Amino acid sequence: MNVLEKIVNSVNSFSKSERKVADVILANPQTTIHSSIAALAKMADVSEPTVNRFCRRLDTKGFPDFKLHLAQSLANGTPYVNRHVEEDDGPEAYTAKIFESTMAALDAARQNVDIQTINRAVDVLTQAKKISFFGLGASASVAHDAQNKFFRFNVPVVCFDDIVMQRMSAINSTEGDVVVCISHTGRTKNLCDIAGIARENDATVIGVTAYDSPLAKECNLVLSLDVPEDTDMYMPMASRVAQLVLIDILATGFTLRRGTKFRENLKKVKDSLRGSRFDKKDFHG
Amino acid sequence: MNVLEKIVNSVNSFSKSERKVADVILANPQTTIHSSIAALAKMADVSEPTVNRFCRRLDTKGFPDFKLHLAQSLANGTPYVNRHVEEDDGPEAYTAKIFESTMAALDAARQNVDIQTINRAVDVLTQAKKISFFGLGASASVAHDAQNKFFRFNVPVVCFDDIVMQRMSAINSTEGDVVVCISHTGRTKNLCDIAGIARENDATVIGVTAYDSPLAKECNLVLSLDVPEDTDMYMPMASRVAQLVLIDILATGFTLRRGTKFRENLKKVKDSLRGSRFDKKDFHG
DNA sequence: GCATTCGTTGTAATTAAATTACAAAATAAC
DNA sequence: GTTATTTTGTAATTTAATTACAACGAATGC
Repeated sequence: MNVLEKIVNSVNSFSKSERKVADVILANPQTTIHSSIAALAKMADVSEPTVNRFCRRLDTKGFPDFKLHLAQSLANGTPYVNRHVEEDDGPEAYTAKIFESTMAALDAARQNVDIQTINRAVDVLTQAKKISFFGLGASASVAHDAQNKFFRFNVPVVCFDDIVMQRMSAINSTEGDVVVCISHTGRTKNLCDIAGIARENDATVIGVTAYDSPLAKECNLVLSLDVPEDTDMYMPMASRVAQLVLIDILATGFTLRRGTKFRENLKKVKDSLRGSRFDKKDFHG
Repeated sequence: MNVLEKIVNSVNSFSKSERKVADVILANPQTTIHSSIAALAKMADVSEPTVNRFCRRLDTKGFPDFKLHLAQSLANGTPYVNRHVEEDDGPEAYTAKIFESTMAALDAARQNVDIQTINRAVDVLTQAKKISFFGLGASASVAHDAQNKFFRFNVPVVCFDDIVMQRMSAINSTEGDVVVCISHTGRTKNLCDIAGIARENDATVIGVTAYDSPLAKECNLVLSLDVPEDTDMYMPMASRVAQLVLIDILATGFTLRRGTKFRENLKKVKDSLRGSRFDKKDFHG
């Protein structure tokens, strides 16, 4: 818990003078970190030792240490905490909350993701004869996105969101093929089947799914994200964003592994889109 | 720019002793903020005034002020800055960079997005007879994702990533229909056409696109995100994540507008998926 | 090659800041 | 109403940071 929150929470346990100090600090935290104990004492209209005692009460070593903690609290503008959307939130509130909880989820994912496995997944992908992305429901759009990325690399890529097509594709896979199965829960029966079929046919199966799930058991490599899904809205939100970022990471690893010359290729792909677009200079406001 | 970065950047302009100080600080920044100037001087094997001069060189008022700045730099673990992926980055480096630049992009989007317009978009969507999501290329998967979300609301939703289907759908639209066109650049010709056709047929057109783009001109409402796309990799990454979060926000606004009873409906949709999944308790590691 | 100068670093003195010890006031308990 | 306890402030002390100045070293000019 950061110091600012701590002050707010323990405001009741403060004495009269300590409360004066708390008020001044909460009102101008930015000023506080640049003030001396004397200046702050004057602002709060208390004595210097009172300020010092206030700092100690908050488990800091003294005033300078307190300022350090305060500076750290203030550093993260708004901390990215998983704030839940409430029934009576206005547009401003729910917009902020969704942005923040998504960022919090990404932060959590970043800390949980296993770099080793990412590296091995990139290995496998760069050596793949063919790459298939399979997802169902919300994960289908992640699979589509992955296809859109890897397609640019000029490797055979397919993507199916249809279980019949997925199944046929999985049956036809052979050694050297890579199948990426995407599922947040890892408990979608059909997708587990597909993963199993693909493995039986010697394809390498990468799961973008929860560690320790039925799907994970069917995979050669498991990329787990461990994002706490907010079930408030009854739809996958943050988890799917994290999956997309993971795809971005795999794609980036892929291009880096391929070296500079390959990157020039990518530029060509991007440039090829130019014909389908209005030129920047053709369009004037 | 934060102090840590500043130290790294100006390492060349340091004198021999100042460099010693810089090394010690960079090696143990966490220790530094809890040390006195004397302790740090001893660690770096220099005199106290040298440390003080070092602090001044970094545009701080002195040692205590420097510690404050350092504490703030350290507060957000690593701050979310748009760090670019380099040619020789290892898995650890590029993974961290992509997570962080995505978070930085979301942070930027959060600050730029216009709440008023979001609110009006939610208005329009809740009153729609039919909702269509159109996107091409990378934006197609965003459109799919939107469909997956809004489909749960039991409103007529369609999504096409095929320009012929999009065109036919746009021509058939009527008053009360809402067409959402998704494009990061807003310069995709085909999509501009679609938006124009939809408007001619009295549909309300919402653009999830760059403000002041050709597509924006064709729309009734423009939801602009202004995410600085990192062109390093020649593919859309952060921009598309921001678009998805925006869709999440619209979907959330939609459900909130519909009230509590509607939310119970959503739960039903989610529960309906249970049959297609392995039960949590059925599966034991 | 030596002297001068400028930049760098350290020592010692000074100043400023924070903390402690103690006393007075206020509050609560008996 | 007196006593105990908590709270607060004053003054002394200690600690930390800064300044002023001197010494050293490297670079430049003669």
